[in-house]
Amino acid sequence: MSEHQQEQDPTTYDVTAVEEKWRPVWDRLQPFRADDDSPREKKYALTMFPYPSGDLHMGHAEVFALHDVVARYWWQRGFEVLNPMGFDSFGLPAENAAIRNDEHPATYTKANIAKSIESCQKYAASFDWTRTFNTSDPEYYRWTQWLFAKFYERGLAYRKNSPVNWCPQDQTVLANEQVVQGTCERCGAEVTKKELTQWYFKITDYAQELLDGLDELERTWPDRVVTAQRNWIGRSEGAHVDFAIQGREEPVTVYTTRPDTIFGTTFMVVAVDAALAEELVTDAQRPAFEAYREEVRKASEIERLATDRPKTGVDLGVTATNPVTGEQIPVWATDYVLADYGTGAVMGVPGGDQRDWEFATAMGLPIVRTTEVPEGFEGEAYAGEGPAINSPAPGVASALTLNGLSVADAKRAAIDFLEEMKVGRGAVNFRLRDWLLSRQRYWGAPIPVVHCPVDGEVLVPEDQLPVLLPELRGADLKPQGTSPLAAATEWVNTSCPTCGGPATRDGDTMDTFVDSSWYMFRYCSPHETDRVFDSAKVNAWMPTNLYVGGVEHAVLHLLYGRFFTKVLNDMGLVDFREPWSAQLNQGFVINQGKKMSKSLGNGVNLGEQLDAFGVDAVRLTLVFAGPPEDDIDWANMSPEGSLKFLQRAWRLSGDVTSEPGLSFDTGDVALRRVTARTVHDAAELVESYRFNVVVARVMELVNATRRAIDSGCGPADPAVREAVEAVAVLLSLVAPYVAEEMWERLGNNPDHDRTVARAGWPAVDPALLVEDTVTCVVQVKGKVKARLEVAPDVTEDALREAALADPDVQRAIGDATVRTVIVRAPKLVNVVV
RNA sequence: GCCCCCGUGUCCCAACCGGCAGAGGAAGGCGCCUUAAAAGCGCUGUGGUGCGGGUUCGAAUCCCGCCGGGGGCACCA
Repeated sequence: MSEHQQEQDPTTYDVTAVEEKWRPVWDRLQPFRADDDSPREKKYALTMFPYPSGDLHMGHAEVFALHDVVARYWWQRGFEVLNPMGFDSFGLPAENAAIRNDEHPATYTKANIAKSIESCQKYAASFDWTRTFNTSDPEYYRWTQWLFAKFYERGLAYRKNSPVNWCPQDQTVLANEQVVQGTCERCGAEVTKKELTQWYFKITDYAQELLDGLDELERTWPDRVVTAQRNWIGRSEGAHVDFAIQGREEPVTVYTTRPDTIFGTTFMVVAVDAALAEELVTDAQRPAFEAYREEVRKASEIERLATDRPKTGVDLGVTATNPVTGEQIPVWATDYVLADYGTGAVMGVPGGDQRDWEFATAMGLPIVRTTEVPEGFEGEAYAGEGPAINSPAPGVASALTLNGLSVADAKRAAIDFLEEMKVGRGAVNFRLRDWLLSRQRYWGAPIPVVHCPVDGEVLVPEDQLPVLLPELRGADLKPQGTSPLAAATEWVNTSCPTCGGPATRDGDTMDTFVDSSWYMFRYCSPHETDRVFDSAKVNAWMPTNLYVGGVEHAVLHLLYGRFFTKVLNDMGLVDFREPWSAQLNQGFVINQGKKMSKSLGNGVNLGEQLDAFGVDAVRLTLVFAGPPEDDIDWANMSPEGSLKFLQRAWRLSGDVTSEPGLSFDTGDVALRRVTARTVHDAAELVESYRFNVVVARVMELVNATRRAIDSGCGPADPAVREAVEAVAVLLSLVAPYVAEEMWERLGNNPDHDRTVARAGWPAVDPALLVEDTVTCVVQVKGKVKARLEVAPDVTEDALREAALADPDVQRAIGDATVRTVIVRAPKLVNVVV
């Protein structure tokens, strides 16, 4: 068959030929380049930039397809759309590959980025490639370093020594957010604790604001992200209470959420790994304490987290004074108290806290209930509602009495009393910890600090940025527990920017989450060479109108990016405090009910799917599969079916016999109504992210048009052209190639100088949305007995009358008495007998 | 253990504020077209919406209690 004949085949189009035909056209037209100076209203459609770990996979295909629906929709609606794409290209996989292959991580990174860009373009994602960048590019990471310096100057970056999460596999420390169930988020190895001096960002300064901001985001962000962030920030309210310690000047302050239970405090417990425990222990108890601490340190994080293991501890040999009773209580060290939460010390109230109950039971300490337990209560500690008792206990003298008060009232009274006596005060605590940002690995942005024996920590001056990575490759990069940078002697040894004397560079690199905390700003002015970004442009484009990405970043990237934005606002660089106004999380593409994995052998190769069904059919399948947030089981999907539908839609464009540009006014009204309704509803559906329903509606329109052509108004009717043009524009959101092909076949783009993607949203005549009759359902006792065609503005009385007059309704009522008639004009009447 | 989301036909999924349970697709069945098959075109849906209660004229939708699935937090005082 000649090529000419193939083009003339009336039933199917050649998927590959169509893809090859339009790509160069789009390359030439560049229809998705965002113009900063456009007079149109701006929309910023952002999707999480990928780590270039290889070629694109099904997961990328899904996000990009969903995201593209909105970006392309906004273009069609006449907005100027910023839809950028770049690469989060620092990180471990490149480094590990470089060690394996004895090369530089940049080699692997560059190759993967080139491959990914090529695939994105074939996939026809509407990204503006003039704005792309990679975070591992010195032109980018110099500004990552600059931001670090600014944070440092504001007191938001600091170094401290403390026990940190350590991944023995990756040989680096991890942020709290990167430890999942005691294991490394990246490699799954069991995380251990290590005492190290590390860099932190003071995200806790913003804890309250990060929490408050969620109230607003709740309306436009997915619930699960908002709740995950709320839980992670973990605000709690309670009190700080000072306990005097025998033979010690300073009291020990504890944090409690239940100051009302203070009369039940029968001991105090201090975190065994806190400095406080070390300070408090008596000489007599020191050997026992040190032995216990040694034992605790050997335990893994997973063991430590197990809530069902028995409570252990050691008596520190000192006593504390209960500030409300004057009673002497023992002070113990234990591993069930966390050193880095609250004050690292807790008042032990076994009657009201299950952990304290278990500890008291194990150690033979007394238990006093301070809340009356309900009838029939069979548990141990009781933390519920009830009147206070034993507060104080009979025979105990105290200036404070809480007996009989509810939990809330007792809390308030206890705090008032503590404040008055100056032995405590109301307090708020957050679960959120500061963000540990140093990493002992190579492929990241070096921390721009020099350590000088004279001047201490000195920032590398702005004009000396970027601090470039030394050229290391292969075995030089092997993780050894200290950064490979520290071993690059020539690089490490430098002079102090302040005094000029010999000094050393900080050998750690930054967490790659630092890179991705500000990339959305950079897209607004990606080519700036003398500043981090152009604030005016950032303020013009941001906050982003949409952010599409995976829910796995709920407490990582999505929290860090919010933090950065608040700091940038405080610095006066941006005029908003939240970076992403709306957010959409897509589900996973799974196969046969399970996550795709090499070990299961259930992986679906994107390239093979694209070869077999074409870009459009794969995109359509992903968009049509279901709500975007739901997982897609590829085994249940039918890309064949998608392609069949696209062929069917395409066929319509060949059947249209009218000329382009004609007026639709005289067209078949029934079909015109379907078109108008579809176009109108599609807009609302896209805006509420119900893309699968949009596709279903387009399928209906295609079916209706098919019927109109074959057995209705015929192919020459203007309404048919109107419908098919609408199909092409609507399909351009999901299946850009076939939409373009249809548009051309309709005679609309003979010179290939304009793409259907920018054709504009079809105009809808509002008159066509108004129905002249509505079907009214008449129920008798809730069962449908008749249907009436009525005017949409029919009055209640007229409708009631018409319904009761209907013979079928009369028959259904029979000789029963009509008790009430519920009328919901114009759609429903319910006769109650 | 606490918190959040979900459960509709064989499968994937629709159904605005409570108002006709079924839009769309897949699979299956039947027919037309064809010498035949594929493609195409058309026709084809008894599941009382996981279970049990409740509210209501009316419940997939709201409330309560279960069951099942997914997610978040978890020795955070």
